[in-house]
Amino acid sequence: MRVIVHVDLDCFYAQVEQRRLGLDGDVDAVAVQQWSNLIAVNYVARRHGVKRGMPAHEAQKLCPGLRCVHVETIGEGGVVVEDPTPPAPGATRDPMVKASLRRYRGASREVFAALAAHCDLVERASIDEAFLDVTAQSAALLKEAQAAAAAAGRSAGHGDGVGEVHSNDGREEEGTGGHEDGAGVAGASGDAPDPDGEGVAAGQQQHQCKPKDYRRELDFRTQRHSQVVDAEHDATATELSQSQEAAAAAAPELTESARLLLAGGVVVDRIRRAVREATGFTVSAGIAANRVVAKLASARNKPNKQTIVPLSLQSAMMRSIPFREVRGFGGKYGSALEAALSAKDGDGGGADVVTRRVRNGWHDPKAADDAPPLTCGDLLDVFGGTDGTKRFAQRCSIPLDAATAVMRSVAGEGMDEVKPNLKPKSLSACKSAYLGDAAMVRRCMAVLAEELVERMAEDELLWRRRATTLVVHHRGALKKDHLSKWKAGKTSELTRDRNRQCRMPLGAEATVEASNSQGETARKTVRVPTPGQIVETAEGMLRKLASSGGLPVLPCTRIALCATDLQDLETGSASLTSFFQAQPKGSVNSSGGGTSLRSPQRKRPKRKRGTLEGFFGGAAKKPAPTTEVVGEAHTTIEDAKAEIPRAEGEGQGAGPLAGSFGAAVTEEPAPAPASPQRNEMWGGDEETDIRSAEREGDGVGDGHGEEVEEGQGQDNVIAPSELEDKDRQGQGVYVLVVEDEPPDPVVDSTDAEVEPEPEAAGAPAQAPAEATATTSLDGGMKACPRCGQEMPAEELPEHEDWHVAMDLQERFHPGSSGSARRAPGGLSGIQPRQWSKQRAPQSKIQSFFKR
DNA sequence: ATTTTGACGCT
DNA sequence: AGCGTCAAA
Repeated sequence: MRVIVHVDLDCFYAQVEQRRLGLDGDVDAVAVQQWSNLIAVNYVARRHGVKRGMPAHEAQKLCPGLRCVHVETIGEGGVVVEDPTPPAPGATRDPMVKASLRRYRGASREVFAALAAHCDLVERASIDEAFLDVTAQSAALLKEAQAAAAAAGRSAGHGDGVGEVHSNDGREEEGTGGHEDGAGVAGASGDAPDPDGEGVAAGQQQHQCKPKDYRRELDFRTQRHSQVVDAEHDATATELSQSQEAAAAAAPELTESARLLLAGGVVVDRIRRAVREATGFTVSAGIAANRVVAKLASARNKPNKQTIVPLSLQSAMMRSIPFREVRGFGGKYGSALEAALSAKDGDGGGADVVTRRVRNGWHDPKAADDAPPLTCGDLLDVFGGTDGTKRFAQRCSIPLDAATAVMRSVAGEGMDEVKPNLKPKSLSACKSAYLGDAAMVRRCMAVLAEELVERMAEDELLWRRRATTLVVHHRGALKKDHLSKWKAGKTSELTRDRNRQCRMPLGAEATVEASNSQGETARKTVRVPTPGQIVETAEGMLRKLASSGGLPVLPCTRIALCATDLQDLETGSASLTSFFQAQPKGSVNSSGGGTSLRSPQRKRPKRKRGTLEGFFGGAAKKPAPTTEVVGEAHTTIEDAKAEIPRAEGEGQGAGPLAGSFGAAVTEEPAPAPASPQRNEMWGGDEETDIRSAEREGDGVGDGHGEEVEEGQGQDNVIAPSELEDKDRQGQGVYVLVVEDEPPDPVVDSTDAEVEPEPEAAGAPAQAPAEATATTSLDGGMKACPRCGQEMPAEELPEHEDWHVAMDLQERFHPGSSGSARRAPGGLSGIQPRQWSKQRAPQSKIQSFFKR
């Protein structure tokens, strides 16, 4: 059996704001607001009835003391507002200002760093959720505790220890008094076809709830099926932990699995403390034998509590859970299943389902509103077994294997492993707003692109990987004359989400320098597209959308830019190779575009000092000559692209064809293209289309930064923006320098990796620095020059990257990660992994700062 | 006027 | 490749 943990930050965004603003989550009512609505609510506010999704002004009425904190915003020109004044209710929002969750992503990284420091098997499930596999630690702890118990000559004897364990939580008294300690007894409760899961105690089959009380009743019962540990950092908790450990070791009536889970509870309690110590955030957790149960358990007792579900109680707990609460069944699929199953006229079990629900407290099956939730137990009772599963499949018209999977899930038997991963798999920036014309779309996309580029740079610094695909999402909008032009039933077509993807423009090198308050400087090179390149490429995708599907692109209500297919920039060459192979041919040529990834050949940039815009906004005024290596690579790609058959379709060569295709697909009202040549009109309506750069046959490409002439005199052509002006300068190296940075020639020791500066382009330059780092694979521990931290030598480069990334983050967003609070040196509060000397070699993926 | 994210499965 | 669904703050 494994010990699986689901970790869940309590009202995460609210906690982040509490920490930032010095609010007390136990006293102050706090909510996080995005435009007019609340997206996170702390527990004090919840007690006043404030709920997620609620309009802020309503919440204020419920809870006059409520502190609503608006999320950060980003506007045109990359203007970040850290504490925006929330818009007045009913006010029109600026379509060029987007909400940004950057602050929470940063906090999330802190949390995951802390988790990873204490557990090798951490899987990121969302910005604030993780699955952990703590089997090994739990087993070790158990063994230790048992050895200690044996040494102490303590003969087991008493089961009281277990009782102590859950006597902690006052609400538990009822649940703990009875049989629950008898984890061993649970077989009985598990087997009983008893929806209550009351188990052994006198046949409680007929345990009846009063109408409307079922929900509470379920909660109550669920608590009885688990053990709750309060993680307040007080003596009680410590005692608790010890008694739990002792109980795990000593209680003879516990099965081995129960002991192991109890030990897991101790491990998790420690991890939660560590997270709180490192970040200040409280965490809830569920501990069970598999992910499904752990996830349900973590939600059982919040905030700041952990819930253990012993194997012996697992089945009973699952039975009591409304099946819509099981992951995957909360949406349409779940409700469809529930509806199919509950139709009482049906055969094959429907009547039984209704019967079950009546027993659950449904007094009037006609009053659908009053229906108690269908529990997993109901499903198991009616559709359990091979036979039942077949009926289930038939009744719901789903394949048998799907039905089998459902039944497994509701039985709490999901055995999926925890797959270690700390990194997001894609980066996206989106904005919902009514965008009526092409100029608006363009400006909005520029804002999105700025953010995306910043995050791509950050991602490369943190994880050494690079996005190779750009996806543009689009949601249409209704316009008045559309209502007349489109059939009523078809209007939803107009608001459909659609998307197109293409290769991410390769972009230019950007050298990032950062220094901390001690005057230490570090430098890294990343390669990200410019915002302008992204915008151009994205516009190509919108044209592609316009020319297929027969739907207008304008107006629209939502645009998203998404960077996906993040490829590792691996030194090992396997993934590096594949990265280049994934590039259009020509980029792996002698120009050195390839090797420059790792060991950039560049001269000292002539740089424009200082500004943030200098880094993220675009190129330096004057590209240094050597940067043309990059420029070459870029050009090469363009050339190569020209040779490639138009796999991407409508973009270029397929234009005319696509145009006619679009026209053919277009339903009745779509106007035929005005001219045989490519006529990708965004709006489908003449007055709103965009035709920039269409005149030449190649104007409609998929972007990739081609230097398209602007302002062709078309009425709706967008004037070049500043952004473009900068981009136009192309492939410069841009540098962020801090004020007191030493003069150019200074070479830092921390800088070794990018510093060697081999002048020869295309030199095999297999990163000398890297080599030195990796040659010492067996060289044991090394100390970081920045912080003195000891670690395996091969981890050093990665660790230094981390410093750079943190410096950068601090530079751009001072105090964003709470550094002031915990890291007086000025570095971010995110701490690198703590290395212990005896640490066993770890697989790469498990190491947090390893990509 | 629920927005902004992210993952994954189906075809 | 593109679409749809699910989920979380």
